[in-house]
Amino acid sequence: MTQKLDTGIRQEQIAQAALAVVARHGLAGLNVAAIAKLVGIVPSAIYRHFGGKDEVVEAVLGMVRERLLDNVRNVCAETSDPYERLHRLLERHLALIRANHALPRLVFSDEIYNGPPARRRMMFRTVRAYLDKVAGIVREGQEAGVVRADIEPATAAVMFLGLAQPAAILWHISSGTFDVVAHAEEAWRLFSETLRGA
Amino acid sequence: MTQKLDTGIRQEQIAQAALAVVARHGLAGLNVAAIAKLVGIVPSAIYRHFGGKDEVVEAVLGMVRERLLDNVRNVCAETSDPYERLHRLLERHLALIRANHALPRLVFSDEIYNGPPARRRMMFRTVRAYLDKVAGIVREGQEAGVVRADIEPATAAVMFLGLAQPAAILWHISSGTFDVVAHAEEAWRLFSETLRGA
DNA sequence: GCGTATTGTGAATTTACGTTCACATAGCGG
DNA sequence: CCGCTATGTGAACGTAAATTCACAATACGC
Repeated sequence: MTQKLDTGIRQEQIAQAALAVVARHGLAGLNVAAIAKLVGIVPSAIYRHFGGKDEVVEAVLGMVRERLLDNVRNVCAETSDPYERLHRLLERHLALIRANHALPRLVFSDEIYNGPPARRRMMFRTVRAYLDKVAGIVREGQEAGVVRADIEPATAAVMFLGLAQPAAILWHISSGTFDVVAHAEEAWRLFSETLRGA
Repeated sequence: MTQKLDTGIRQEQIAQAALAVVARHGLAGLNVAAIAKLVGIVPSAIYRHFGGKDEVVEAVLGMVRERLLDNVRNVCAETSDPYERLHRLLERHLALIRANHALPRLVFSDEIYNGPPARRRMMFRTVRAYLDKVAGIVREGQEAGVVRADIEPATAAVMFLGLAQPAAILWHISSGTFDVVAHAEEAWRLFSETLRGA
């Protein structure tokens, strides 16, 4: 029989396995059989550690949330220059997407919207938290006088997402053909020019 | 019994009904029962006109493709000023998304990636066709000397998508709370400034 | 009007999953 | 070493959804 492990450990393993499955097959392709196989246990064993598939999905969304916000925290800790912060954040966001193929699909996934309302609300809070932090970086830049003052920080934050989002789609849809990094660099150049003003 | 109609008519009705279902529940929530109910026939009748659900999905993707490209064609026919063209295209793109709630989710949908490879390729062709046309508008602007010459038209096209895409996500995820139009106007102002150059 | 191909119907079938359950077993406190 | 509780297992169950099929009814060519 498989080694018996503590529920805490198993929950961690299951959540990570689930994230891996989502990364390969999307949230729609997430099934307990696949998770169990990755963990090395039998499907029904999942229910010893989670109330059901929904709870596993919650855990996955929590992990994604943490990874996204970690990126923001890290770049903020590393430098105080707003441009350097945003530039690095963009790089890491794209790295996260590349490493975790389905991440952008997650935000859009039908399961988020068709599932329990609490799930959509949590996703909304996550995205808004991310946007708020980006907007905060922009606002600090304005207060320091290095970013144009006539730009709404919230708008800039959404536009910042817009640098990565469509590129991620294209990369996905083109099976990796589209050069995300090259586009991001060029787009960043233009976007940062805009923030700096004439 | 329900009135009998020609296969051509029924295919049209079914495709439109399917699009309506996708608009409300996403591609994952698309089921033949719902389509049949909207059309006013019984589920099994669908199979008189389509080989299966997959073919219906193909038809839906075809409709979406047409609507997207129609927008481009229309704005190009209406005016020749590149800024006016892009501005109107942005407006209509957002209108399309608002009218058809799930359109942005469609591009990202797991079913596109997990389904038959031909489906992803078709979606890729659609997006690239759209991008090519936008890039063409930008290039014309450069040739006319009204758009900065040191911008790659392809990059500008992807960035243009980035004006609408994240806003659409937010609108969706916030259940309509987020003000897409206001954001788009502000984002367009900044983006068009960037294209114009100093 | 008549017959035939086409289209609509309801029931049955199949498949894929999530979930439950009775039972087995491992690890831990005594 | 004993026994109890937590964990793992395989089989079974329920459900939802796609698809098939035998049969019925409609519309169209003659």
